[in-house]
Amino acid sequence: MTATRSRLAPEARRRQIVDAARTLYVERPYDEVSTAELAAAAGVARGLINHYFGSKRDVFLEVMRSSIRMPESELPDLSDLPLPERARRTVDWILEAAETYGHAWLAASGAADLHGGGELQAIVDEADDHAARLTLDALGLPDDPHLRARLRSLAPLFKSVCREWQQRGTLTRAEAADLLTDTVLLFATKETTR
Amino acid sequence: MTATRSRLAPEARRRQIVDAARTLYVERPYDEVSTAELAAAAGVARGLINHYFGSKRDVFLEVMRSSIRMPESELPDLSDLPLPERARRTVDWILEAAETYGHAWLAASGAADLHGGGELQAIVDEADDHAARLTLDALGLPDDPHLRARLRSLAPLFKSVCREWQQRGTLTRAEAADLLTDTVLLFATKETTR
DNA sequence: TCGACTATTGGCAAAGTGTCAACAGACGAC
DNA sequence: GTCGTCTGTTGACACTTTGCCAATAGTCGA
Repeated sequence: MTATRSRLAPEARRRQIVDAARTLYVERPYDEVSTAELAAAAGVARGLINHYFGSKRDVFLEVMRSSIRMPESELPDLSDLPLPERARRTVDWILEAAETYGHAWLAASGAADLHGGGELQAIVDEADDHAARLTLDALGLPDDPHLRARLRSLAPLFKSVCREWQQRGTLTRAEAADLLTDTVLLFATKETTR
Repeated sequence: MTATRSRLAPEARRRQIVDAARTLYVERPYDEVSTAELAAAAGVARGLINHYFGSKRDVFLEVMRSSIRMPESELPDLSDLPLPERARRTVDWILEAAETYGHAWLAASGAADLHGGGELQAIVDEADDHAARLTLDALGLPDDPHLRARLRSLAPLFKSVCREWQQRGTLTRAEAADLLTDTVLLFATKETTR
């Protein structure tokens, strides 16, 4: 019954394995999913998993890496709007993205450090930093390290608010947008007492 | 060289194992630490680990559970201060706690869902909810589900801001306090447009 | 059609996990 | 002081899983 062995381009095969792994990891924890299952789900031999990813954890990290990134879709040019309006639209754009791609994003978002041994933390941090850069750009603000640190710390807030809104229904979307918009403005503009 | 087998009260033994495990998990990821190592670090036989915790993951979850909770130390009575001042002092109290017990708290905080299969997520959520309740109490605000949902979503923000401040040094403590105080006030009081 | 390249497989050896019957401190009864 | 019971603790066993590697077989160009 062995379906004739198929030969794919390495990249395609990698994607195929990662995709199969993702669907398994959403409903079962890391150490309950064996490489045998991973291989079966992807329809390949077990050995191939190690061939492509090295170790089992590397598969997991790759799944995270690919799930965690915000979609790169373009935000329309906001450069001639006043800052508060730019903030509002930026937040709205993020919420929109969360609504569409949200599940994987939220599912992956919280998972960090202890597991994955700092590597996972690094992946999450990179994604948050990336999001901060995008946001600063959308707001038309300069990308200096200090401002970016501020905005970076907002990424986990976005995720937790989206979780309250989408998964628990304890906040409405409008309310989430209001709160986040004000917070973005606060973090982006507040002068600190020296 | 077998140190004569010692016999401890189950609770003491559990604590001993959890403590030993914690020190291992801070610098090595979950699946790189074997139960043999756990046992060796705690100075017990491998079988005892399963006897007390059932499975390897249960040890890990117990480590998280015990690391993640905010300290229960008392916040002085703030009931006759104006709300903004109460917020300022509450935030300050949390930052103080973060400074003291912070490392374990921050290390454990981010770790969530995919690993641990929802159980870990539930543990983190419980801790965040608990923190939200404490905060509402300190602010002297009513503990209704909606307000609590708002404050609960702030917990990850506190953690990420503390990380920027303590681990990266990108924010000063005063700045962190300022931003968080304003955000708490915002989330605690803002009326949403209906 | 042939040959080289390499994606893919299956099986092996080492390591890890959970279980269990047997062992041995601790404590009360006498 | 000695015996007997209770139960915390151990070491070994059976099973699963992981990473590795030599052999296999698609695929493409000559």
